Parts: sequence; C-alpha cells; structure tokens
Amino acid sequence: MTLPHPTADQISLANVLAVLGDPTRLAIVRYLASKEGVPLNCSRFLDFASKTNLSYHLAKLREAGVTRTEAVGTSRLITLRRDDLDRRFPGLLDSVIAAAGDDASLPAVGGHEIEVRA
Amino acid sequence: MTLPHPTADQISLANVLAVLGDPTRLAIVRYLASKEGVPLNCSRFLDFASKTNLSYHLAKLREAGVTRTEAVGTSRLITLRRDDLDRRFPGLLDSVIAAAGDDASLPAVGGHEIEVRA
DNA sequence: CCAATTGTTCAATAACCTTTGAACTAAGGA
DNA sequence: TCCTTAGTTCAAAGGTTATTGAACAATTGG
Repeated sequence: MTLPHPTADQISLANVLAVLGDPTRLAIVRYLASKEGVPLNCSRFLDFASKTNLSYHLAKLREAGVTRTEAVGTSRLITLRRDDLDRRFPGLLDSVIAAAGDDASLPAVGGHEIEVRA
Repeated sequence: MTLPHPTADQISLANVLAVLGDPTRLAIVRYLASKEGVPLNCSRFLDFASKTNLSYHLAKLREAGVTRTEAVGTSRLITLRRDDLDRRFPGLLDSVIAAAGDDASLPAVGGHEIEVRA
C-alpha cells in the first residue's frame, strides 16, 4: 500500500457523507459494492467519468477513507473499506448502498464481463 | 406549510448525503433527532451558526427533503422528515444520527431548558 | 530498447458553497 | 401606533469543487 490512507479513526462522518454526496462517486461506490471482494482497477469505472476525472474522484474516496487503493504494477486496485466503515459507522454503508441501488437517477451498474486477473 | 418542500419521491440520495456532509447541518440534524417529535424554531440552533447563516443552512435541509418547515406566526417550526426519509432510504437516517452521536468532532447537543410553547 | 498501457499531475475554468453585515418583511404585544 | 421579535433576502467576498486537455511517470510486453 503506497498511497496515503486515513486510519480508521481518522475517518470523519461529515467528510464521508460529503464525499458520497456526489453522483459520480456514489456510482463508483455502488459498483464496488456490487463486486465486493473483488479489487477493481480504475479502468472499470470509465463509464462514470473520464480517466483524469476518475483519478480525482478516486483520490477523494481514498482520502475520505471510503476506499482502499493498492498499487500493483501500473494498476491501482480499489476496494471498499467495509470493515473500517462498519466499525466506525454501523449500518451506514449498507443503507447508502441499498438506497443507491433503488435510485433511478444514478447510472445502472453495468456488467463488464472480465474481472481483474489475479 | 407555506415554504416549498420536495415530495417524498423527489428526494435524492446524493443530495441528502451532500447536504448532511456539512458539520453545521449535521449538528442541526443531530439536535433535531435528540428532540424528535418536538418542532423547534430557528433560534434553537443559534449555537451552531449565526441567524443569517442558519437561514441558509435550514433552507438547504428543507430543499433536500431532510426537514419540514412550517410557518407559524413569525416563527418557523422545524421537524425531521423521518417518515419520508425512512420510507425512501431505510436505515440511513438512523445510522447517520447514531454515527453523529459518536463523533467527537461535532459540537455536543446542548440542553436548552425551554421547549417551544404550544 | 521501443511502444503500449495505466494512471497521475498540472493549470485553467466555471460553477457552486459558505459566511458576513446591512437592509428588509411580517406578526405580536404594550 | 410603535416597538420588538423572528426570520428572510441581498450583494459581496473568499473558498472549494468538478471537469477538461496536455503533459508526464512508471510498468510491462514484444
């Protein structure tokens, strides 16, 4: 893990909410949740924003403590920090994901066929 | 009810999260939750911001569908839209309020002694 | 080594957010 | 009627956010 992440207790509720309060980032988180356990690289999110813009949004998610980003080769493997978020804010992530799943204003979670190769 | 409110299904998740992602508004919501059932007027929130600024934040909360504001005389009576929020985003409000209660970075919920007179 | 792939950084821009004080409206009481 | 109380509106300032394209760095495969 090369990139800077907050520790679990540095994660602030207001910050997490603010970061999730953006449609692009909410779509990213929903997509991560739909593939939970599988680390996804940035290119998996290109439906939601341009490459440059993804770099920005993924950094916001990481800095807020919502995601963990691991550098592997030229890739960044991204996962939800479910354990830390659940410990810190029980039930929050689940209710956000469930609500996002019902939200028609968000782009649908697409089905790329190829997962990241381990 | 004079002031404009979104209907329950106009309430957007991203917007609710964005609006709650501000420490002042989070403190207001937490305070409302701590007195749930009791309509509070604006002056009850003067610990959190100036009068002018409260007007701004309370409008944001109302426009996002988080609170309901009723004009009574020169007062505005403010309540949480728990029913609508729970129907739309089950569990969200409770987990936010619970998390906010544990968050040391937010101002404590103070105990004014006098409730609004019915 | 060369080229392609992955993603970051930078500067610029436009939009939006928060906060302020001064001026305002509207209702209620003396 | 006059004053007070409760909140709103306005314009301005300063800050942050989201988005873009061009340029960059780093790893990997041929």
